[in-house]
Amino acid sequence: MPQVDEHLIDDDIDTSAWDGVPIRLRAAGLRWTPQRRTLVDVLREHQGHVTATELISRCRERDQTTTPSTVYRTLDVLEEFGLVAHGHGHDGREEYHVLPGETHGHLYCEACGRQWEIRPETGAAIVDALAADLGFEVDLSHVTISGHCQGCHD
Amino acid sequence: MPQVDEHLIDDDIDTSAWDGVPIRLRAAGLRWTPQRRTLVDVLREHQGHVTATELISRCRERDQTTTPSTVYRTLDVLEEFGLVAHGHGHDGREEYHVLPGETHGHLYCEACGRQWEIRPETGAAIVDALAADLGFEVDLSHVTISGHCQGCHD
DNA sequence: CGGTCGAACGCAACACGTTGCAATAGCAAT
DNA sequence: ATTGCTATTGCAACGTGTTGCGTTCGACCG
Repeated sequence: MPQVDEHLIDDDIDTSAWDGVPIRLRAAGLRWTPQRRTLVDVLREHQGHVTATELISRCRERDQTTTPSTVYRTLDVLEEFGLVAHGHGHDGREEYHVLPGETHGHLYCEACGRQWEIRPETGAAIVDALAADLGFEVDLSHVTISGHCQGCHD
Repeated sequence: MPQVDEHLIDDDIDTSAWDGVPIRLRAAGLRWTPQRRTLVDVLREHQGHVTATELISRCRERDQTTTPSTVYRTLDVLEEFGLVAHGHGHDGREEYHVLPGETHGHLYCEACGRQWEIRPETGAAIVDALAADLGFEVDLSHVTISGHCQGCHD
C-alpha cells in the first residue's frame, strides 16, 4: 500500500471551515448551543450531499433528544452563512451540499436511480442559455434535473 | 371586439382528449369509477399547471367524500396514459401539467416568486448541452429551475 | 340478471417538512 | 456571580404525500 502520504485519505477531511462557526454566530448576535454543536460535528464528517433525514438520524445517534425542527432551523442558519446549500432531489426531498465549493447542478436517472453532477462547462452553457433568453440568473445547484442516462435510454 | 370567432376564447377549452378516457381505462383492464370521473371533470376545466392540493380541494367541492390517496393514485394512472405530467415546484411540491403538449421547463424567481416557461429553443439548447456532455436524455418538464429574474437580480 | 374476480376505494398510519408558542438557556453587561 | 434580554429550543399541530390492508364495487361472463 504505497503512496498513502501523497493524497488525503478518505476520512481526512478538511474541517477547518467549521472552526470559526461559534465566533461567527456570536458576532451576528446568534448563539452557540449544544444542539448546533451536534449538527456541526455531524457535518464535519460529511462531504458532498446529504439528505436532511440522514442528518437528523446521525444527530440522534449522538444525542437522543435531537428534534427535527431544531435541525431544520439550524440548517437554515448555516445556509445563510454559506456553509451548506440546500436543493431538492428528483422526488422533491431536501438535500444539502456541505461546504459548497463551485456550485454544480445534478442529474438523476429515472430508470436506474443514479445521480451525476453536471460538469462546470456544461452548467455554464445552461446558465448562459437562460441568461440570453430571459435575462434569468439561474441557481443550478438548487435542483435535480431528471431524465435517462446513456445506459438507460432505450 | 372583432374577430372573436377566429380564436378559442378563454373558457372554450378543447376537452375532447378526455372523452375517450373511460374506454381507454377499460381496454387496459382498469375501471371507470365515480371518483375518477370527478377528477377528470375537474381536469377538463384546467389548462397548464395545477398543484395536487388544488386538484384535491376542487374535487372536494364536487364530492365531499374525496380522499387524497385516491386522487394521487388516479393522477398516477392518468400520468401513465400521458394525460397529465407531474413535476416539482421550487419548494418540492407536486405540480401537474394538464394535457402536456410540447414539454417545457420552468423557471422560478426566488425573489419575486413569479414563474416563467422556458422557450422551446432555449430548452432545446439545455437538452443538447446535457446530451453532448454525458449522453443524458433530459426531461426538462419535471423540474422547476430556481434563480433570479431580470427585474430581481440587482 | 346474478355471480365472480380483482381493481379501486377509504382509512389509518407513517414520512418529511413547517410553524406557533410557551419555556429555556446563551451571552453580554453589571 | 447575578441579571436581563432574547435567540433558541421542544412540543404539538398542521400540510403534503405515500403506503398497507381489509372492504367494496366495476365490469365481464354465463
